[in-house]
Amino acid sequence: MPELPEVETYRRFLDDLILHQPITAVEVRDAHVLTTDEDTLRRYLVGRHVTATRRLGKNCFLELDNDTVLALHFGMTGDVGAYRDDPDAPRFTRVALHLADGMRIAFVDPRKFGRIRLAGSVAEYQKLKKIGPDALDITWEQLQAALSKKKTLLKPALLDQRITAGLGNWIVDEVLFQAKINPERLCNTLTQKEFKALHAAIQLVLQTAIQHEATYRHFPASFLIHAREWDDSATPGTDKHRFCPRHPRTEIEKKYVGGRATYYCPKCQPVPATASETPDSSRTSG
DNA sequence: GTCGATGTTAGCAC
DNA sequence: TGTGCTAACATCGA
Repeated sequence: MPELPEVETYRRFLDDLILHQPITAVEVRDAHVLTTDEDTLRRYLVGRHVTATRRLGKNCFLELDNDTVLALHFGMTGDVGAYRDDPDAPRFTRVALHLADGMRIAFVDPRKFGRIRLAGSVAEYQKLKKIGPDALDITWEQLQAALSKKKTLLKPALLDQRITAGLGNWIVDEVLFQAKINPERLCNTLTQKEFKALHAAIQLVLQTAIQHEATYRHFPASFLIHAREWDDSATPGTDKHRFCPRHPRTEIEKKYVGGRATYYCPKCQPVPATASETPDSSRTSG
């Protein structure tokens, strides 16, 4: 589930457990998630300790006391855990850091799309991976500057970590719903007012998600997230979650935009009128 | 057995 | 160079 709010939650979890604890061992259960080879990792980590944790977009960093950082990317299914005894290691633990106080920090990732690597600094990693400004830090002017010259569909552009970092598939849908903008709008057709609404929606969605530690079912009823199939907050046996929070009789639609499953309200987020579109003025009369 | 999945990146066609 | 689409990664769970 790791988008920005989840990764921020992971970072806080790690911050509570790992700071200033000497690392006594690096346990690699599946080297597939390593981008830095196992021996190098051990050489730089064992005997060191973490001085600070940081986050940029969906990446989490552990800053070490030897001018290096351990960069964690959680892929689609990455998570963190803590345990003390081997049998208690979470299922799908791929790598574990053993700490001097006996705690073990697990990098958990069933699908193994996550990656762990060593870097010189957060800035170096950011440059290497071409990561843009964090979605919580970007200003509306920056957002407008980055998007207004692009001719692409809006949703894929917002998922592009080079434009702004941290937005993932469900968050973009939520942001566009809150901003009342159709995911298939072209970036260069947005008005200044819409860029401001987009920016405000990014702040709202991310702050709300972090506040609830990314637990979807606790999100406000005004959020689109409850329409996603994997949401289980709707009362069993009801179809409540299928409808728009603002239009109780309008069903949320699902389609693929840029190859990604996309949920939106056809009423709140109307498709922009274009020359090719069939004129239809009777729809609003109901 | 089939299908889809929260992310990222390479490859290809235009 | 910019854009869009698809597949691939590895695996789980519905």
